[in-house]
Amino acid sequence: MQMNPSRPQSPVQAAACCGPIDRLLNPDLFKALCDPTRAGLLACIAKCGRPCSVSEVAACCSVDTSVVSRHLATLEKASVLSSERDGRVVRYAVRYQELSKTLRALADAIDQCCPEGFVPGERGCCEEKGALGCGQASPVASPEHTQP
Amino acid sequence: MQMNPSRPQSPVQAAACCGPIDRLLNPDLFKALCDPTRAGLLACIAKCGRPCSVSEVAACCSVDTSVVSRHLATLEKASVLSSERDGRVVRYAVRYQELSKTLRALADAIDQCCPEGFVPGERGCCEEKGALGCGQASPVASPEHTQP
DNA sequence: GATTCATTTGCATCATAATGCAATGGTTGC
DNA sequence: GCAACCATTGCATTATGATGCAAATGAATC
Repeated sequence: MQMNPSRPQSPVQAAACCGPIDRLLNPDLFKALCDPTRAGLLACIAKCGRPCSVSEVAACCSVDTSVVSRHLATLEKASVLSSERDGRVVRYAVRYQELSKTLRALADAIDQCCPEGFVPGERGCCEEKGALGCGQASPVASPEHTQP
Repeated sequence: MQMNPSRPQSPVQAAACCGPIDRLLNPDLFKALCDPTRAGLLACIAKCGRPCSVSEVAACCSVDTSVVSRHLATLEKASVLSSERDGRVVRYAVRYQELSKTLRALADAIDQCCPEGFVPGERGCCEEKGALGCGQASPVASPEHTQP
């Protein structure tokens, strides 16, 4: 049914192979973006278009400054923001290009998995290297599960 | 410094205006993707490239079937998966195109906010309609903050 | 050196969510 | 109808994370 030889025939086989999507579907990034307050702060700094200090950002939302500080640190840890200290002020800026690039790469990886893939692309969804799972995500086919 | 007239000068002003990024930086989507187990299940179904039943998916991860069922329902609620019942079997499939499209739209919105925007694009990062916040995200500028 | 300001950290509290087990609801096949 | 099967839901437990307040850290100014 599927001409691509690197396409797994079952979820168990799919879990056992590792493709671009496994790396790009990174829970840590999404964990940073999944909180409404944090998403709002990010949108705020993004729209502002310049590095913003913690207190500046705190001025436009209802939560405590300490909470804002923690949120921005979380976003920085996820490589969504970068920070720069200027005296006693710390300014956070959006890593526009890195972020949009990551999102597009994920979109590409998803399309590559799609059976009616738009992308006639070079790489398939699975890089069948030895049929070993990439070990990144939780679902790991147990070695014994190589079914009939 | 910035030629774009629709660019806010401060985070408070930025929070008060509403752009594409506010809608696209949707915490609900990221909430669905932020759990490692769930991300793994999604990657698994995506790589498989065909609709998968709950028990099929459960066979390739270490958590209980009921947990998998709940995770898949969560992903469906976030429009990441679609489901189809076939007798007593429910098969979940990845909404490849919708998902990648959403991610690309977000990437575009982020780029539009970038001062050195690649996209010479039509829309700016803020659609300065009456300088009212879009009310979607938490940070909401107080109504008195309608700047000069 | 002391004070002030911006940010961060410690700590306690509260809310949300992940998980497993058991039970239930439907559907198929005998 | 009854048994087997698949999926979902209820419930309890546990873990994680968001939040606010207070205290601490670090930097600039007097």
